[in-house]
Amino acid sequence: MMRISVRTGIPFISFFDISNSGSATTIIRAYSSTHSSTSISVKGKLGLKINFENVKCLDDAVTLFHQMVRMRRLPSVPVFCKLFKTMINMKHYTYVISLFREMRKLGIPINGFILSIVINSYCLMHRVDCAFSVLPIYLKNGIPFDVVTFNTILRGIFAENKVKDAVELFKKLVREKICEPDEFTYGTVMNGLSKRGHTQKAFSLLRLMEQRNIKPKINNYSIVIDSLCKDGNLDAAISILNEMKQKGIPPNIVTFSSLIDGFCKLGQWEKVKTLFSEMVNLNIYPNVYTFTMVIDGLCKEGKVEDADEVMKHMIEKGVEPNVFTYNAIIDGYCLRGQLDRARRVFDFMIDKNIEPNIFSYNILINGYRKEKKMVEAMQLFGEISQKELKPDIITYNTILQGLFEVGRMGDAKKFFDEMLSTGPLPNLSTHNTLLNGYFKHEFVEEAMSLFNKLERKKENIDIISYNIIINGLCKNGKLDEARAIFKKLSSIGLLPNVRTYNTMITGFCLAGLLDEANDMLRKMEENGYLPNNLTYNVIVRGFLRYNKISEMATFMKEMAGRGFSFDASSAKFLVDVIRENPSVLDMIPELHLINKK
DNA sequence: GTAGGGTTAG
Repeated sequence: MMRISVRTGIPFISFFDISNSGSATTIIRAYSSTHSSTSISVKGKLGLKINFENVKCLDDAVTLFHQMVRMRRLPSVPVFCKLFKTMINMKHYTYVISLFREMRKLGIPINGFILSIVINSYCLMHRVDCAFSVLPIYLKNGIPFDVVTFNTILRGIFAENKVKDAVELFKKLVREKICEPDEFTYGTVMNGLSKRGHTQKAFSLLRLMEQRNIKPKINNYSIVIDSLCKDGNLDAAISILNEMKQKGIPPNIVTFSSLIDGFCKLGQWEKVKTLFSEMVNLNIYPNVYTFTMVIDGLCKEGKVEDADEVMKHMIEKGVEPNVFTYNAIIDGYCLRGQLDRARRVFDFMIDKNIEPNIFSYNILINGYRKEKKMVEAMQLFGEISQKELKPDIITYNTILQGLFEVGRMGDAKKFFDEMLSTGPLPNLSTHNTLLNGYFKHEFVEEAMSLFNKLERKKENIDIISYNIIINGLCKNGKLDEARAIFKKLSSIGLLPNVRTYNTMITGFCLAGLLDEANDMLRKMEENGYLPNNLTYNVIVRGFLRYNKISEMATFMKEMAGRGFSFDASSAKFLVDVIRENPSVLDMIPELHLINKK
């Protein structure tokens, strides 16, 4: 084996046609000015074999590429494929595209494999449009389309959430006989559908495969099983498991893990145990996914000690916890408000050389937020960019919510501005957090000005935002404005929900407009929304607040007839009223029952 | 040498 030491920063830009390539060229040019040295080993065998294990970073990959293209005997296409694949693993998609263009310029031969890799790079960059533009290269070079090409493109379309487009392309492939879909094609479409809430459609595709005589494989079954489990439809999932067994398709660790996760999330621990023993009897052993699902399920139920036991057990069995496992435990402690313990696990994980990811930070930040420890939360926020991580929308929204909750209005505003200039685009949650925060602290002007801005843009606003606005206006003594907005809802095509009605009713009760509250209750029923316990309790408290005892008595009967009862807050209200005026007790015989409680 | 199923956060 010979070792060639190379320096990067080779002026490979000269290979490039700067005029036709956009950002990639610029990036490469900027990149090539950073000089660092590395070594790449090249194995001398029959011909040349290049060792990719030493390609540790983009620098190495680009250097190796330039070495390759300068070799007297040009490496074969598979070698270029392997290099590009390595780069994709490192997420350097743009560079794959750039180097591919360079290959073309140099007249290096290509084939369908490498074109698939290029298409995949575009798809992973969320540029399906560019992926399609690779297709003519097949035609020009007489390379036949491959089912892999389309499987990759389909995945890319789903990644951009274009469900309809993906399904349309899938149908087109069959209809126009462009290529014969295989079980992977079905799997890709089924997965895309199931991950976006279309479990039934994914299920139908499984049946369609059978009709078309494409034997579904374990994966195809697993996708549907997982989707059913995520919907909480464990009965259906189990029946598919049985179907698999019947057809002689043995479930594997993935199939079992999906089911175990489903039962964990429902807290059905007996079923989890049964599945575990069934698995092990089949010589299928739980892996880090399986254990993490169990650990997470336990943590979410507050059983962190049990989760800890499971973690010890998995380590004994030789299964190493990963960042997901630790995040589950950290979250478990955060949910119980034990931030010191959560923090210790976080530090322990780092000691174990497992790098925290953005989830780790978001979990911990949210833990501190709930404990109103925003100083700690902000400090963690600062740490994120020091690691090679970026705060995401959830990080920003969590911090923003926390700052509002502790009343740091100025900081919240500043933080939001920072988000606008350097962070991710605000989403619905962001806006709802802002609206909520402003109203809670009686910054009605700010809230309304944001609301007007959002309404003009017509996006990123939903019924939850309107509920916040209506509630905020009611609580800040602007009932008329709230009523106007409520009336406007239908004209902008938004349906009020039970909470909207409850919010309006609360507003009326607060202002003593009990008749209007009652009207709203009737209207709600007419529109097919069932009043809930809260609806009745709000009205009852309204009657009590304004001393309308006999009206309340009538209302109570209706309430009881529908199976609703006084909640803690109403009961306390009632007790206070009785204390002040004991004769109330005699006015309503039913009260004796409640009084005893 | 190309595509493909299961785990975490507001």
